[in-house]
Amino acid sequence: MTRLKTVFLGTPEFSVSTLNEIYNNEHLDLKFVVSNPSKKRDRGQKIKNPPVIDFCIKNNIKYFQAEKINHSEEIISKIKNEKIDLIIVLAFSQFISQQILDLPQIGCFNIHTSLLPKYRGAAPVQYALLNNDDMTGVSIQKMVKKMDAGDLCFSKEIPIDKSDNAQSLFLKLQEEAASSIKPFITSIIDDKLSFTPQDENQVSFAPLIKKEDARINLKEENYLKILGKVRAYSIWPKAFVCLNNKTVKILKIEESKEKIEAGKVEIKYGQLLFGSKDKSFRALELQPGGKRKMSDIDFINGLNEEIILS
RNA sequence: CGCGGGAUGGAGCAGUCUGGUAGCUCGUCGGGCUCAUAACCCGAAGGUCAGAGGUUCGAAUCCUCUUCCCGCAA
Repeated sequence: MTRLKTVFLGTPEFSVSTLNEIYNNEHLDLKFVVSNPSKKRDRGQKIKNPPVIDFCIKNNIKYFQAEKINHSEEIISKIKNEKIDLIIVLAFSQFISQQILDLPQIGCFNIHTSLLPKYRGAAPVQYALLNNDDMTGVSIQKMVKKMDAGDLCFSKEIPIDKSDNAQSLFLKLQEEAASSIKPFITSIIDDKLSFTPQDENQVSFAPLIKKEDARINLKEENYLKILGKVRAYSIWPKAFVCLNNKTVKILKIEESKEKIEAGKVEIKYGQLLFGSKDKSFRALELQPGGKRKMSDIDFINGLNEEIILS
């Protein structure tokens, strides 16, 4: 049996489980991996490898790193010369040129963590939470030049729990993305791969998130919108308000029956309560700048000045 | 050497500038009151003040070094 010569493109922790599935799949011959360059990251500005690269080093897999794969003659000729059958892309964050898309015999496939055509773009997971959706999913599409617009080959619905935030949902989707590999590859091997065009009328977009998106505007936003922000931005940038001229991240909230005026903050019954445009809510978990995350009870215990929203 | 904040009983903080009996708000434990409580009253336990060295009659506090945690930026 000949195995499909495969290349994987991906960078962050999120794509490692899927890479692992590909690496271990009996029908695939993983030729090499491409990832973004190692960059100075975090405190101390130390150069760190992308998690995918660490995986490759550990498992002795050949890899390349490129700022722009489209401009890398080395990688392109590698794909040509090795007669790559299949390219699989997950969380690679680079556009891929038509030239490359045309190279593999079977094609380039992207795993996207939404139910396409919903949420095309960079931040599908966050947008599902932002809109308080109760369903999301994993889609595999045959890549075309237009971003996330290819025909669908695989799609699986995954329920979003009320208690999910970005951390937990990313974890779920990370597993689901990885476990989609096996049925997907099997359908290729069995020559049963189907292609369903996306319904262009249902298209929506999930553009890149900016830090300022995470600011909570108590006067103008209603509870659901704020809840969406708290859940969606819980990894980065984290929903925040300004108290006593310091930013305070809000990590977990819960609706409160207390009546608080919109745009106001109050301490009542030992709880930190905020008034939004419609309902009021309690901040269950928060993190003042420079501090660890803590409960509102701890936050209030340490206060030694009046609390003012700014 | 990217910039900055921090380490003080179980938790969150004050005290450090201007060295001199370890404090606040909670929690815990015991007791009391109450139909009840996120309530109140009385009492108790619990800290080598991150670590090492130095200055001093005396260091949480001043000087030097180390470790760890966090925010920003990327």
